[in-house]
Amino acid sequence: MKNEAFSESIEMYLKTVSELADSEDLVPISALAERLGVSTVSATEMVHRLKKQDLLEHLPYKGVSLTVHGGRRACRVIRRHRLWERFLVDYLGLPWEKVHDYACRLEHATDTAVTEALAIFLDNPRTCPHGNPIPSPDGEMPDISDIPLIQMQPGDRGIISRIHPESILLLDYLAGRDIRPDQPVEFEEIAPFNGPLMVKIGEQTHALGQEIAAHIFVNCEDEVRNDEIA
Amino acid sequence: MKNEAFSESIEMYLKTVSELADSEDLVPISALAERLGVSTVSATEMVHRLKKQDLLEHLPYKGVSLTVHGGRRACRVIRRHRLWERFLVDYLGLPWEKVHDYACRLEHATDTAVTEALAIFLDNPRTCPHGNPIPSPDGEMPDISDIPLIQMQPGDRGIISRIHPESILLLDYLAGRDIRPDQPVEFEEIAPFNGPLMVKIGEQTHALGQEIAAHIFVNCEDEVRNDEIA
DNA sequence: GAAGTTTATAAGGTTGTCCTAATAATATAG
DNA sequence: CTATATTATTAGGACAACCTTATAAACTTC
Repeated sequence: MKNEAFSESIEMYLKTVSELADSEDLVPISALAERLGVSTVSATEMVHRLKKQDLLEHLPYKGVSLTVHGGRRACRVIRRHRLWERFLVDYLGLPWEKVHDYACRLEHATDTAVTEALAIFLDNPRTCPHGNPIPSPDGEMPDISDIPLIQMQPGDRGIISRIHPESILLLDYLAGRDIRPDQPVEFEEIAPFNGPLMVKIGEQTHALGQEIAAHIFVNCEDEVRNDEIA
Repeated sequence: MKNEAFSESIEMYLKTVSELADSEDLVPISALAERLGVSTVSATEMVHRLKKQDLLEHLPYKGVSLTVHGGRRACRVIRRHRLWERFLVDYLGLPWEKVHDYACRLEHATDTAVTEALAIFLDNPRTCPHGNPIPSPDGEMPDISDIPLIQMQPGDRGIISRIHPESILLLDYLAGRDIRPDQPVEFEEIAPFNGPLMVKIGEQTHALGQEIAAHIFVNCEDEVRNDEIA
Protein backbone atom coordinates (compact mmCIF):
# COMPACT_ATOMS: atom_id res chain seq x y z
CA MET A 1 0.00 0.00 0.00
CA LYS A 2 1.73 3.10 -1.21
CA ASN A 3 1.21 6.29 0.69
CA GLU A 4 1.46 9.93 -0.41
CA ALA A 5 1.56 10.51 -4.14
CA PHE A 6 -1.69 12.40 -4.38
CA SER A 7 -1.64 15.66 -6.25
CA GLU A 8 -2.63 18.85 -4.55
CA SER A 9 -5.69 19.02 -6.80
CA ILE A 10 -6.89 15.59 -5.84
CA GLU A 11 -6.41 16.36 -2.16
CA MET A 12 -8.42 19.55 -2.55
CA TYR A 13 -11.28 17.73 -4.22
CA LEU A 14 -11.40 15.00 -1.59
CA LYS A 15 -11.18 17.49 1.24
CA THR A 16 -13.91 19.63 -0.23
CA VAL A 17 -16.29 16.74 -0.79
CA SER A 18 -15.73 15.73 2.81
CA GLU A 19 -16.37 19.27 4.06
CA LEU A 20 -19.56 19.70 2.07
CA ALA A 21 -20.80 16.20 2.73
CA ASP A 22 -21.65 16.42 6.38
CA SER A 23 -24.52 18.76 5.75
CA GLU A 24 -25.96 16.55 3.02
CA ASP A 25 -25.06 13.06 1.97
CA LEU A 26 -24.62 13.76 -1.71
CA VAL A 27 -22.56 16.74 -2.81
CA PRO A 28 -23.70 18.23 -6.14
CA ILE A 29 -20.85 18.69 -8.56
CA SER A 30 -21.90 22.30 -8.95
CA ALA A 31 -21.37 22.91 -5.23
CA LEU A 32 -17.98 21.27 -5.46
CA ALA A 33 -17.04 23.38 -8.47
CA GLU A 34 -18.15 26.58 -6.82
CA ARG A 35 -16.22 25.99 -3.62
CA LEU A 36 -13.10 25.04 -5.54
CA GLY A 37 -13.46 27.97 -7.89
CA VAL A 38 -13.43 25.88 -11.05
CA SER A 39 -15.96 25.32 -13.83
CA THR A 40 -18.47 22.52 -13.51
CA VAL A 41 -16.88 20.92 -16.53
CA SER A 42 -13.51 20.72 -14.81
CA ALA A 43 -15.11 19.40 -11.66
CA THR A 44 -17.02 16.73 -13.61
CA GLU A 45 -13.84 15.72 -15.36
CA MET A 46 -12.01 15.34 -12.08
CA VAL A 47 -14.90 13.46 -10.51
CA HIS A 48 -14.60 10.88 -13.26
CA ARG A 49 -10.90 10.52 -12.62
CA LEU A 50 -11.45 10.09 -8.89
CA LYS A 51 -14.22 7.59 -9.50
CA LYS A 52 -11.82 5.53 -11.57
CA GLN A 53 -9.43 5.53 -8.62
CA ASP A 54 -12.22 4.37 -6.34
CA LEU A 55 -12.00 7.50 -4.24
CA LEU A 56 -15.61 8.59 -4.70
CA GLU A 57 -18.97 7.57 -6.10
CA HIS A 58 -21.16 9.56 -8.39
CA LEU A 59 -24.92 9.37 -8.77
CA PRO A 60 -25.60 11.32 -11.96
CA TYR A 61 -27.80 14.37 -11.47
CA LYS A 62 -27.61 13.80 -7.73
CA GLY A 63 -24.08 14.28 -6.54
CA VAL A 64 -20.94 12.61 -5.29
CA SER A 65 -19.91 10.95 -2.06
CA LEU A 66 -16.59 9.64 -0.82
CA THR A 67 -15.81 5.94 -0.72
CA VAL A 68 -14.35 4.58 2.51
CA HIS A 69 -11.02 4.83 0.82
CA GLY A 70 -11.54 8.41 -0.31
CA GLY A 71 -12.90 9.40 3.08
CA ARG A 72 -9.74 8.25 4.77
CA ARG A 73 -7.57 10.20 2.39
CA ALA A 74 -9.69 13.29 2.90
CA CYS A 75 -9.46 12.96 6.67
CA ARG A 76 -5.68 12.76 6.52
CA VAL A 77 -5.56 16.02 4.61
CA ILE A 78 -7.99 17.59 7.03
CA ARG A 79 -5.91 16.35 9.96
CA ARG A 80 -2.83 18.07 8.58
CA HIS A 81 -4.80 21.21 7.90
CA ARG A 82 -6.23 21.51 11.39
CA LEU A 83 -3.00 20.66 13.15
CA TRP A 84 -1.23 23.38 11.22
CA GLU A 85 -4.00 25.82 12.13
CA ARG A 86 -3.47 25.06 15.80
CA PHE A 87 0.24 25.60 15.44
CA LEU A 88 -0.16 28.84 13.54
CA VAL A 89 -2.53 30.29 16.12
CA ASP A 90 -1.12 28.86 19.35
CA TYR A 91 2.60 29.12 18.65
CA LEU A 92 3.08 31.63 15.88
CA GLY A 93 0.37 33.97 17.12
CA LEU A 94 -1.17 34.44 13.70
CA PRO A 95 -4.75 35.72 13.49
CA TRP A 96 -7.57 33.22 13.89
CA GLU A 97 -9.26 34.33 10.69
CA LYS A 98 -6.14 34.14 8.50
CA VAL A 99 -4.67 30.76 9.38
CA HIS A 100 -7.21 28.80 7.38
CA ASP A 101 -5.68 30.02 4.15
CA TYR A 102 -2.10 29.50 5.31
CA ALA A 103 -2.92 25.94 6.37
CA CYS A 104 -4.57 25.28 3.01
CA ARG A 105 -1.16 25.55 1.44
CA LEU A 106 0.81 23.70 4.09
CA GLU A 107 -1.57 20.74 4.20
CA HIS A 108 -0.43 19.50 0.80
CA ALA A 109 3.26 19.75 1.58
CA THR A 110 3.44 17.84 4.82
CA ASP A 111 4.84 14.33 5.15
CA THR A 112 3.20 11.89 7.52
CA ALA A 113 6.30 11.93 9.72
CA VAL A 114 6.01 15.70 10.07
CA THR A 115 2.27 15.54 10.72
CA GLU A 116 2.60 13.06 13.53
CA ALA A 117 5.57 14.82 15.11
CA LEU A 118 3.54 18.01 14.99
CA ALA A 119 0.58 16.30 16.64
CA ILE A 120 2.81 15.19 19.49
CA PHE A 121 4.37 18.64 19.80
CA LEU A 122 0.88 20.15 20.03
CA ASP A 123 -0.11 17.48 22.54
CA ASN A 124 -2.77 15.95 20.29
CA PRO A 125 -5.31 18.75 20.25
CA ARG A 126 -8.94 17.78 19.85
CA THR A 127 -10.02 20.63 17.59
CA CYS A 128 -8.73 23.31 15.27
CA PRO A 129 -8.95 26.98 16.34
CA HIS A 130 -12.31 27.23 14.57
CA GLY A 131 -13.67 24.38 16.65
CA ASN A 132 -13.60 21.59 14.09
CA PRO A 133 -12.51 18.16 15.26
CA ILE A 134 -9.16 16.75 14.20
CA PRO A 135 -9.36 13.33 12.56
CA SER A 136 -7.22 10.48 13.84
CA PRO A 137 -3.95 9.58 12.10
CA ASP A 138 -5.60 6.67 10.30
CA GLY A 139 -8.33 8.89 8.87
CA GLU A 140 -11.29 8.61 11.21
CA MET A 141 -13.41 11.69 11.86
CA PRO A 142 -14.70 11.99 15.46
CA ASP A 143 -18.47 12.07 15.90
CA ILE A 144 -20.07 15.35 16.83
CA SER A 145 -23.59 16.25 17.76
CA ASP A 146 -23.88 19.98 17.41
CA ILE A 147 -26.44 21.70 15.20
CA PRO A 148 -26.23 24.64 12.84
CA LEU A 149 -27.44 27.89 14.36
CA ILE A 150 -30.09 28.10 11.69
CA GLN A 151 -31.82 25.06 13.16
CA MET A 152 -32.24 26.63 16.58
CA GLN A 153 -35.64 27.76 17.83
CA PRO A 154 -36.41 31.17 19.32
CA GLY A 155 -35.48 31.04 22.98
CA ASP A 156 -32.86 28.30 22.57
CA ARG A 157 -29.48 28.87 24.17
CA GLY A 158 -26.16 27.22 23.63
CA ILE A 159 -22.45 27.57 23.08
CA ILE A 160 -20.84 28.07 19.69
CA SER A 161 -18.94 24.87 18.92
CA ARG A 162 -17.42 25.53 15.52
CA ILE A 163 -17.42 27.37 12.23
CA HIS A 164 -17.88 25.08 9.29
CA PRO A 165 -17.13 24.98 6.43
CA GLU A 166 -14.56 27.74 6.72
CA SER A 167 -13.66 30.42 4.23
CA ILE A 168 -11.57 33.53 4.52
CA LEU A 169 -14.52 35.85 3.88
CA LEU A 170 -16.69 34.20 6.47
CA LEU A 171 -13.94 34.08 9.08
CA ASP A 172 -13.03 37.71 8.47
CA TYR A 173 -16.64 38.69 8.96
CA LEU A 174 -17.02 36.70 12.14
CA ALA A 175 -13.67 37.80 13.56
CA GLY A 176 -14.73 41.41 13.10
CA ARG A 177 -17.76 40.73 15.30
CA ASP A 178 -16.00 38.53 17.82
CA ILE A 179 -18.13 35.54 16.91
CA ARG A 180 -16.06 32.47 17.77
CA PRO A 181 -16.30 29.05 19.37
CA ASP A 182 -17.01 28.99 23.11
CA GLN A 183 -19.14 32.13 22.97
CA PRO A 184 -22.62 31.73 24.44
CA VAL A 185 -25.54 32.20 22.02
CA GLU A 186 -29.17 32.90 22.50
CA PHE A 187 -31.48 32.67 19.54
CA GLU A 188 -33.94 35.56 19.81
CA GLU A 189 -36.03 35.50 16.68
CA ILE A 190 -36.00 35.12 12.96
CA ALA A 191 -37.23 37.95 10.77
CA PRO A 192 -40.05 37.01 8.38
CA PHE A 193 -39.70 36.40 4.65
CA ASN A 194 -36.44 34.46 5.13
CA GLY A 195 -34.94 37.41 6.87
CA PRO A 196 -31.90 37.48 9.12
CA LEU A 197 -31.65 35.68 12.44
CA MET A 198 -31.45 37.85 15.52
CA VAL A 199 -28.96 36.18 17.80
CA LYS A 200 -27.36 37.31 21.04
CA ILE A 201 -23.73 36.29 21.09
CA GLY A 202 -21.78 37.27 24.16
CA GLU A 203 -23.20 40.66 25.11
CA GLN A 204 -24.09 41.74 21.62
CA THR A 205 -27.13 41.00 19.46
CA HIS A 206 -26.36 40.33 15.81
CA ALA A 207 -28.49 40.10 12.71
CA LEU A 208 -27.07 37.15 10.83
CA GLY A 209 -27.98 36.14 7.30
CA GLN A 210 -29.18 32.60 6.83
CA GLU A 211 -26.13 31.62 4.82
CA ILE A 212 -23.87 32.64 7.64
CA ALA A 213 -26.05 31.00 10.26
CA ALA A 214 -25.66 27.73 8.39
CA HIS A 215 -21.94 27.87 8.99
CA ILE A 216 -22.10 28.43 12.73
CA PHE A 217 -22.59 25.31 14.82
CA VAL A 218 -23.88 25.28 18.35
CA ASN A 219 -24.02 22.88 21.26
CA CYS A 220 -27.52 23.46 22.54
CA GLU A 221 -28.43 23.45 26.16
CA ASP A 222 -29.89 20.22 27.54
CA GLU A 223 -33.27 19.82 25.91
CA VAL A 224 -35.13 17.63 23.52
CA ARG A 225 -33.68 18.01 20.08
CA ASN A 226 -36.18 18.01 17.24
CA ASP A 227 -34.20 17.97 14.04
CA GLU A 228 -37.08 16.77 11.92
CA ILE A 229 -39.67 19.30 12.91
CA ALA A 230 -37.22 22.16 12.50
CA MET B 1 5.25 44.90 -6.81
CA LYS B 2 3.35 41.67 -6.53
CA ASN B 3 4.68 39.06 -4.18
CA GLU B 4 4.27 35.28 -4.17
CA ALA B 5 2.84 33.76 -7.33
CA PHE B 6 5.90 31.75 -8.27
CA SER B 7 5.38 28.16 -9.20
CA GLU B 8 7.08 25.46 -7.21
CA SER B 9 9.17 24.63 -10.26
CA ILE B 10 10.42 28.16 -10.66
CA GLU B 11 11.30 28.32 -6.98
CA MET B 12 13.22 25.05 -7.27
CA TYR B 13 15.21 26.32 -10.23
CA LEU B 14 16.10 29.58 -8.54
CA LYS B 15 17.02 27.88 -5.31
CA THR B 16 19.17 25.34 -7.11
CA VAL B 17 21.03 27.93 -9.13
CA SER B 18 21.73 29.78 -5.92
CA GLU B 19 22.97 26.64 -4.17
CA LEU B 20 25.25 25.61 -7.00
CA ALA B 21 26.46 29.12 -7.69
CA ASP B 22 28.53 29.77 -4.62
CA SER B 23 31.11 27.25 -5.67
CA GLU B 24 31.38 28.68 -9.17
CA ASP B 25 29.98 31.85 -10.63
CA LEU B 26 28.30 30.28 -13.63
CA VAL B 27 26.18 27.19 -13.19
CA PRO B 28 26.15 24.93 -16.26
CA ILE B 29 22.67 23.99 -17.32
CA SER B 30 23.73 20.37 -17.21
CA ALA B 31 24.57 20.67 -13.50
CA LEU B 32 21.23 22.33 -12.89
CA ALA B 33 19.40 19.60 -14.78
CA GLU B 34 21.20 16.84 -12.93
CA ARG B 35 20.48 18.24 -9.48
CA LEU B 36 16.82 18.83 -10.35
CA GLY B 37 16.50 15.40 -11.92
CA VAL B 38 15.26 16.68 -15.27
CA SER B 39 16.62 16.48 -18.78
CA THR B 40 18.94 19.19 -20.06
CA VAL B 41 16.30 20.04 -22.62
CA SER B 42 13.73 20.74 -19.93
CA ALA B 43 16.24 22.76 -17.95
CA THR B 44 17.17 24.80 -21.02
CA GLU B 45 13.52 25.48 -21.72
CA MET B 46 12.97 26.69 -18.17
CA VAL B 47 16.12 28.80 -18.24
CA HIS B 48 14.73 30.65 -21.22
CA ARG B 49 11.47 31.27 -19.40
CA LEU B 50 13.30 32.57 -16.34
CA LYS B 51 15.56 34.73 -18.48
CA LYS B 52 12.47 36.32 -19.99
CA GLN B 53 11.28 37.12 -16.48
CA ASP B 54 14.62 38.71 -15.68
CA LEU B 55 15.34 36.19 -12.96
CA LEU B 56 18.58 34.90 -14.38
CA GLU B 57 21.18 35.42 -17.08
CA HIS B 58 22.52 32.88 -19.46
CA LEU B 59 25.89 32.87 -21.17
CA PRO B 60 25.47 30.20 -23.86
CA TYR B 61 27.85 27.27 -23.48
CA LYS B 62 28.98 28.70 -20.17
CA GLY B 63 26.13 28.61 -17.71
CA VAL B 64 23.57 30.66 -15.85
CA SER B 65 23.66 33.09 -12.96
CA LEU B 66 20.94 34.78 -10.98
CA THR B 67 20.06 38.41 -11.50
CA VAL B 68 19.77 40.57 -8.41
CA HIS B 69 16.06 40.05 -8.69
CA GLY B 70 16.34 36.28 -9.04
CA GLY B 71 18.86 36.09 -6.23
CA ARG B 72 16.46 37.75 -3.86
CA ARG B 73 13.67 35.35 -4.76
CA ALA B 74 16.00 32.41 -4.30
CA CYS B 75 17.10 33.66 -0.90
CA ARG B 76 13.52 33.97 0.24
CA VAL B 77 12.87 30.35 -0.64
CA ILE B 78 16.08 29.31 1.08
CA ARG B 79 15.12 31.32 4.14
CA ARG B 80 11.82 29.46 4.41
CA HIS B 81 13.58 26.16 3.87
CA ARG B 82 16.16 26.67 6.58
CA LEU B 83 13.72 28.06 9.11
CA TRP B 84 11.51 25.02 8.66
CA GLU B 85 14.53 22.77 9.09
CA ARG B 86 15.29 24.42 12.42
CA PHE B 87 11.72 23.98 13.54
CA LEU B 88 11.59 20.35 12.45
CA VAL B 89 14.77 19.49 14.31
CA ASP B 90 14.53 21.72 17.37
CA TYR B 91 10.82 21.47 18.11
CA LEU B 92 9.50 18.37 16.39
CA GLY B 93 12.58 16.29 17.14
CA LEU B 94 12.85 14.94 13.61
CA PRO B 95 16.18 13.51 12.46
CA TRP B 96 18.85 15.89 11.24
CA GLU B 97 19.37 13.93 8.03
CA LYS B 98 15.66 13.74 7.09
CA VAL B 99 14.44 17.29 7.58
CA HIS B 100 16.02 18.58 4.40
CA ASP B 101 13.51 16.67 2.33
CA TYR B 102 10.56 17.61 4.51
CA ALA B 103 11.52 21.28 4.30
CA CYS B 104 11.85 21.02 0.52
CA ARG B 105 8.13 20.52 0.37
CA LEU B 106 7.12 23.06 3.00
CA GLU B 107 9.25 25.84 1.53
CA HIS B 108 6.91 26.25 -1.44
CA ALA B 109 3.76 26.38 0.64
CA THR B 110 4.66 29.04 3.15
CA ASP B 111 3.30 32.57 3.09
CA THR B 112 5.56 35.45 4.04
CA ALA B 113 3.45 36.08 7.14
CA VAL B 114 4.00 32.51 8.28
CA THR B 115 7.71 32.66 7.51
CA GLU B 116 8.27 35.77 9.56
CA ALA B 117 6.13 34.58 12.45
CA LEU B 118 8.13 31.36 12.42
CA ALA B 119 11.40 33.28 12.45
CA ILE B 120 10.26 35.17 15.53
CA PHE B 121 9.08 31.98 17.20
CA LEU B 122 12.49 30.40 16.56
CA ASP B 123 14.18 33.56 17.83
CA ASN B 124 15.79 34.38 14.50
CA PRO B 125 18.28 31.56 14.23
CA ARG B 126 21.50 32.26 12.37
CA THR B 127 21.83 28.89 10.64
CA CYS B 128 19.95 25.76 9.66
CA PRO B 129 20.71 22.46 11.43
CA HIS B 130 23.24 21.66 8.73
CA GLY B 131 25.10 24.87 9.42
CA ASN B 132 24.01 26.94 6.46
CA PRO B 133 23.24 30.60 7.05
CA ILE B 134 19.66 31.83 6.93
CA PRO B 135 19.10 34.74 4.52
CA SER B 136 17.42 37.91 5.75
CA PRO B 137 13.70 38.51 5.12
CA ASP B 138 14.47 40.79 2.20
CA GLY B 139 16.61 38.20 0.49
CA GLU B 140 20.20 38.89 1.49
CA MET B 141 22.56 36.00 2.08
CA PRO B 142 25.03 36.52 4.94
CA ASP B 143 28.73 36.40 4.05
CA ILE B 144 30.67 33.38 5.14
CA SER B 145 34.37 32.62 4.98
CA ASP B 146 34.71 28.90 5.49
CA ILE B 147 36.43 26.60 2.99
CA PRO B 148 35.54 23.16 1.65
CA LEU B 149 37.35 20.36 3.41
CA ILE B 150 38.90 19.39 0.12
CA GLN B 151 40.90 22.62 0.09
CA MET B 152 42.57 21.95 3.43
CA GLN B 153 46.24 21.02 3.65
CA PRO B 154 47.67 18.06 5.58
CA GLY B 155 48.07 19.12 9.18
CA ASP B 156 45.30 21.75 9.04
CA ARG B 157 42.74 21.73 11.81
CA GLY B 158 39.35 23.33 12.07
CA ILE B 159 35.71 22.99 12.96
CA ILE B 160 33.05 21.77 10.57
CA SER B 161 30.85 24.74 9.76
CA ARG B 162 28.27 23.33 7.38
CA ILE B 163 27.20 20.73 4.84
CA HIS B 164 26.49 22.22 1.44
CA PRO B 165 24.78 21.64 -0.87
CA GLU B 166 22.63 19.15 0.94
CA SER B 167 21.03 15.97 -0.33
CA ILE B 168 19.35 13.12 1.45
CA LEU B 169 21.99 10.60 0.38
CA LEU B 170 24.84 12.76 1.58
CA LEU B 171 23.18 13.61 4.87
CA ASP B 172 22.29 9.99 5.53
CA TYR B 173 25.90 9.01 4.94
CA LEU B 174 27.25 11.71 7.21
CA ALA B 175 24.67 11.13 9.93
CA GLY B 176 25.68 7.47 10.01
CA ARG B 177 29.24 8.54 10.79
CA ASP B 178 28.39 11.35 13.13
CA ILE B 179 29.89 13.95 10.83
CA ARG B 180 28.11 17.23 11.58
CA PRO B 181 28.72 20.92 12.12
CA ASP B 182 30.70 21.86 15.23
CA GLN B 183 32.80 18.70 15.13
CA PRO B 184 36.57 19.31 15.14
CA VAL B 185 38.46 18.14 12.05
CA GLU B 186 42.08 17.45 11.39
CA PHE B 187 43.20 16.84 7.86
CA GLU B 188 45.73 14.02 7.94
CA GLU B 189 46.59 13.20 4.35
CA ILE B 190 45.25 12.67 0.89
CA ALA B 191 45.79 9.34 -0.81
CA PRO B 192 47.55 9.56 -4.19
CA PHE B 193 45.87 9.25 -7.58
CA ASN B 194 42.87 11.33 -6.49
CA GLY B 195 42.25 8.96 -3.65
CA PRO B 196 40.20 9.60 -0.55
CA LEU B 197 41.04 12.16 2.12
CA MET B 198 42.04 10.83 5.49
CA VAL B 199 40.41 13.11 8.02
CA LYS B 200 40.10 12.87 11.77
CA ILE B 201 36.65 14.02 12.84
CA GLY B 202 35.94 13.90 16.53
CA GLU B 203 37.78 10.80 17.75
CA GLN B 204 37.48 8.85 14.54
CA THR B 205 39.51 8.93 11.34
CA HIS B 206 37.47 8.71 8.14
CA ALA B 207 38.39 8.07 4.54
CA LEU B 208 36.24 10.54 2.60
CA GLY B 209 35.82 10.58 -1.14
CA GLN B 210 36.60 13.86 -2.86
CA GLU B 211 32.98 14.44 -3.86
CA ILE B 212 31.90 14.25 -0.27
CA ALA B 213 34.78 16.39 0.94
CA ALA B 214 33.61 19.12 -1.43
CA HIS B 215 30.33 19.28 0.46
CA ILE B 216 31.82 19.65 3.92
CA PHE B 217 32.86 23.16 4.87
CA VAL B 218 35.29 24.01 7.61
CA ASN B 219 36.31 27.03 9.62
CA CYS B 220 40.06 26.65 9.69
CA GLU B 221 42.16 27.53 12.69
CA ASP B 222 43.81 30.92 12.68
CA GLU B 223 46.44 30.78 9.97
CA VAL B 224 47.29 32.26 6.65
CA ARG B 225 44.79 31.09 4.09
CA ASN B 226 46.22 30.40 0.67
CA ASP B 227 43.29 29.73 -1.58
CA GLU B 228 45.24 30.29 -4.75
CA ILE B 229 48.14 27.96 -4.13
CA ALA B 230 45.80 25.17 -3.06
C1' DG C 1 42.81 22.64 -37.30
C1' DA C 2 40.36 18.26 -37.11
C1' DA C 3 38.20 15.11 -33.64
C1' DG C 4 35.52 14.45 -30.03
C1' DT C 5 32.90 16.15 -26.19
C1' DT C 6 29.72 19.24 -24.28
C1' DT C 7 25.97 22.31 -24.81
C1' DA C 8 21.99 24.16 -27.28
C1' DT C 9 18.03 24.05 -30.16
C1' DA C 10 14.29 22.12 -32.87
C1' DA C 11 10.46 19.04 -33.56
C1' DG C 12 6.94 16.42 -31.81
C1' DG C 13 4.69 14.18 -27.71
C1' DT C 14 2.54 13.30 -23.00
C1' DT C 15 0.11 14.46 -18.76
C1' DG C 16 -2.61 17.03 -15.52
C1' DT C 17 -5.50 20.61 -14.81
C1' DC C 18 -7.91 24.07 -16.30
C1' DC C 19 -11.10 26.81 -19.85
C1' DT C 20 -15.49 28.16 -23.16
C1' DA C 21 -19.34 27.07 -25.90
C1' DA C 22 -22.73 24.05 -27.41
C1' DT C 23 -25.71 20.25 -26.78
C1' DA C 24 -28.13 16.54 -24.37
C1' DA C 25 -30.24 14.45 -20.48
C1' DT C 26 -32.72 14.72 -16.29
C1' DA C 27 -35.19 16.91 -12.50
C1' DT C 28 -38.51 20.07 -10.62
C1' DA C 29 -42.31 23.29 -10.48
C1' DG C 30 -46.37 25.34 -12.24
C1' DC D 1 -47.31 17.31 -18.56
C1' DT D 2 -44.87 20.79 -20.29
C1' DA D 3 -41.59 24.55 -19.35
C1' DT D 4 -37.68 25.92 -16.98
C1' DA D 5 -33.68 24.69 -14.15
C1' DT D 6 -29.99 22.10 -13.29
C1' DT D 7 -26.66 18.82 -14.43
C1' DA D 8 -23.83 16.23 -17.66
C1' DT D 9 -21.33 15.51 -21.74
C1' DT D 10 -18.88 16.52 -26.00
C1' DA D 11 -15.66 19.05 -28.66
C1' DG D 12 -11.89 21.86 -29.01
C1' DG D 13 -8.26 24.41 -26.67
C1' DA D 14 -4.67 26.46 -23.46
C1' DC D 15 -0.81 26.10 -20.51
C1' DA D 16 3.14 24.53 -17.59
C1' DA D 17 6.27 21.18 -17.13
C1' DC D 18 8.06 17.43 -18.39
C1' DC D 19 9.87 13.77 -22.09
C1' DT D 20 12.82 11.55 -26.38
C1' DT D 21 15.26 11.89 -30.58
C1' DA D 22 17.91 14.32 -33.70
C1' DT D 23 20.66 18.00 -35.31
C1' DA D 24 23.58 22.07 -34.86
C1' DA D 25 26.83 24.98 -32.67
C1' DA D 26 30.60 25.90 -29.71
C1' DC D 27 34.25 24.58 -26.89
C1' DT D 28 38.62 21.71 -25.84
C1' DT D 29 42.36 19.00 -26.78
C1' DC D 30 45.78 16.89 -29.24
